[in-house]
Amino acid sequence: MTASAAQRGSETRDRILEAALRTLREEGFAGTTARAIAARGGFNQALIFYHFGSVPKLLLEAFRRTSEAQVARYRAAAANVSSLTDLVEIARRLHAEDLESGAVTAVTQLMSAAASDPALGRAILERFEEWIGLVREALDRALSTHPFAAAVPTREAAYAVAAMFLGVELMSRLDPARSEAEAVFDMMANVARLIESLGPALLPEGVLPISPSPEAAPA
Amino acid sequence: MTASAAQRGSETRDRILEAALRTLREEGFAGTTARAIAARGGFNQALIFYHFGSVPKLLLEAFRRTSEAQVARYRAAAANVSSLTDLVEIARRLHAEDLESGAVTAVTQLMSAAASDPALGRAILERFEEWIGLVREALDRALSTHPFAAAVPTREAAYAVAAMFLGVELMSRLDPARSEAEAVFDMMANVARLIESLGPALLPEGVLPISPSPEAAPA
DNA sequence: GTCTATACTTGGATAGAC
DNA sequence: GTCTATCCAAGTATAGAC
Repeated sequence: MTASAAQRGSETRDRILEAALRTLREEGFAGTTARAIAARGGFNQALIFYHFGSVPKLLLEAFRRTSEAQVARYRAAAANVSSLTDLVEIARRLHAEDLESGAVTAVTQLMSAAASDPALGRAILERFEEWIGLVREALDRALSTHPFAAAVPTREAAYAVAAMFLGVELMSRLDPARSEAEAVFDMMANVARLIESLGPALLPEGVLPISPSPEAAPA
Repeated sequence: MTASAAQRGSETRDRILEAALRTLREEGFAGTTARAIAARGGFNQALIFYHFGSVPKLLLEAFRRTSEAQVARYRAAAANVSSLTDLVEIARRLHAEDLESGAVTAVTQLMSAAASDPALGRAILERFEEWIGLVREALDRALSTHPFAAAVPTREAAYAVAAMFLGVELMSRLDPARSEAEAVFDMMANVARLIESLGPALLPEGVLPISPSPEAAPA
């Protein structure tokens, strides 16, 4: 009895979390009210306060859940990266999936919500850190034998790549046609092949390192 | 009399627009209500509806104004770009200014607001298009004599650069310490110098073009 | 063109029955 | 654990005096 009651409560919590995310995607942060969430999930509005205390707390919890799921997806995808070309193709696929699932919309709304909820802002930043870490590992693997690796600090490069990915997601979300992103990934695939091809051509010539990067220089 | 009355009305409009942006930065989109705006600007709440009809319409108009100002700033800065290194340094400066002025916060909130206001979404997309156009012109100038220019379509490259800039702005805004962006721009400065140095080294060797880019290939 | 006052709506949150 | 009912605060928007 206690067990089944607890189970029921847990299922309700899940329904509330899911309805909160759906509302966030469909109505935006400003429209994500307790009443709107309850209407979408088909449960009573008061349950939100019973289970989560307040709407901001519910959103924080909902973010933590999807965040974990998304990072797990990214992590599994990043494990298959062994070249820059791989990285581009996987980014292309994740971008398409994120747009399709509405994850990009949710991130947009949550970044906005963070303005009035510092805890949420910290949580989002933590997720970005995880993204950057994944990209960094992938870059380390993809560039391990490449002369560029000596000139470019992977931490900052990974930050830049993650920022670009985020930027492309946000910009393409605003475009109803969504026509640009594919061409951009095609271009990046070309750049990746270019850099990969350049590697062996550069080292024998002694072209690199051009000038020591401050970050890469040992003390 | 008519002239001075019109002038007074115009000044009030300006005050309302300014107060709306300040509220957006300080309270976020969800907190940007007619009452909050009026309180910040020290005028009556009803004036918003008299002058702009509704709060969303006010925000759209406010966006159009600052958008023009910001693009003018970007345009003036981009005119000075004649190399990739220039582009990085100017991006660094604009990024710092945008963070300082709160423009990044405003963009974040407006992207969120676009979820419930398609006209706003279109307006933001138009601004991004202007950003991309500026970057593209700068890239064309910076790479005019560089072998990469043949392999990388500037439209897509400009899109990627603008996306990265937006992503860095949004990510660094969430970080209270704001410690990362400088290192990222340092890294990009190194990459810019690397690419610039590579140019002359590549052409004589016949290393480029490695493989024709579909976009760059003539029909 | 600007003000006060107010009608009306929606939202957060709680009390108490079941 | 879930429901109905309700309080109260805050929001949009308008009417009408000045």
